[in-house]
Amino acid sequence: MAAKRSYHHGDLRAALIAASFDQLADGGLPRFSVAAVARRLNVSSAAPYRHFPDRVHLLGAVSAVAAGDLRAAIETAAVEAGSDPAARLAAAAGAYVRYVARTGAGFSVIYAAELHDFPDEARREQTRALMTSLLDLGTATGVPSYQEAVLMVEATIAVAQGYTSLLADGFFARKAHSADAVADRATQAARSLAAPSRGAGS
Amino acid sequence: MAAKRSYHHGDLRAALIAASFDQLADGGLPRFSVAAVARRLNVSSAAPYRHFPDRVHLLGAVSAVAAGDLRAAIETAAVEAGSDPAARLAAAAGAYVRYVARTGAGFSVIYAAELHDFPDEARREQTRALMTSLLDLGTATGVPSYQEAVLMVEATIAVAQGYTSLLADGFFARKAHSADAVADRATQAARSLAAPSRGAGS
DNA sequence: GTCTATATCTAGATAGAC
DNA sequence: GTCTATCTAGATATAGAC
Repeated sequence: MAAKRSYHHGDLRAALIAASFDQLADGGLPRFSVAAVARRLNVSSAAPYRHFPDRVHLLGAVSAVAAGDLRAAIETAAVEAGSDPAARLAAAAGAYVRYVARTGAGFSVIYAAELHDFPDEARREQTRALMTSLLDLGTATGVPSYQEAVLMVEATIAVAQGYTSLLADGFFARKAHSADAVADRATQAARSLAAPSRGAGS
Repeated sequence: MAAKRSYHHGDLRAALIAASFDQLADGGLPRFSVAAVARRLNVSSAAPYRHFPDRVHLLGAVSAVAAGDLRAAIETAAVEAGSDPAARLAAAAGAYVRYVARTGAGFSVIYAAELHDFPDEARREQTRALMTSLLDLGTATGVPSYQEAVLMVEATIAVAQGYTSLLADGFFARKAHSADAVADRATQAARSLAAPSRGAGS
């Protein structure tokens, strides 16, 4: 039956956050529970409450880490994409799909409605930095106004989130598409968003 | 206090499906439960089980209805969009956002992983017809191959699903965007996917 | 055809032992 | 710092009354 629970961890707080990512990657937000995370670590269901007062605070900590990691992944992808601003923004879409496929923690977790009434300054900082990175990529494309940059970033995020949702919901299951293949399609679709009637010049 | 439960319905089966849509629109799939649906109708929590053997069968029935309604909404939007094939496909994205914002039942419900092992022929029929409608819109755009039509339809669905997810997750909350405004953006973004600035399948 | 009542399960959260 | 034990609440599902 259940593995024995003689497990005393050195840094359970960090382990809980890491296990939360695994849990999210496995079953998504719907199946996320403090009890399930505790089970993953072979600790009692009460142990997490020594480190987080409740479920929302654990999710909030995960959200902050995810926002920071996602921002780093996007920055890296932009660097690898080269110098074309539109390609750099599109690469963010691909990085988003890869990150969420791997960790299960995308915008639906980072900006989860459950966390809206939850004023965690550290988390606010991370989410703000993430949005700033994205908006910087958007304004760099040379659209005529900030407003249009916002719209383009939103569209890029929407494409990435859309492919991510379809992947997570098993829409691509039959064809057995890998996360990387889907991420490449997201990048390509995002790239074509930037190139319609009004070009970026060059 | 709970309203009294003296309610005998004429067609509880249909009422359960309708109430399921309300429940999905309110709390999404995560908060969907047979008990919550029964509460909405002021019937006992046991009543639904006279009409559906279990939760999955209720969801399956909802899925079939949603697929049919969604297909009708997409067809109508295509007609209203006129004769340009790319505009007709893009209009499907807008119709999708509007339909899911209103009903809560999008692809994540229609193709919910919970239903994969659930062989309901009526539902299969509806979902197949929905995909056929979308693929017809895709092939009509005159892309050089069927494979590219599939990719373009997938991208269009992804855009629509992405805006839908962001809307449902409260991403647009602060700006208080209406569902119609978001649907218009989805339409516009989907429209730019079809722009031949860069070969979609190079 | 719908009700009441109930058995079982899982999750969130707390108290107190070690 | 983590455990066992326990309480509460809500969900699925079944049995049997009316």
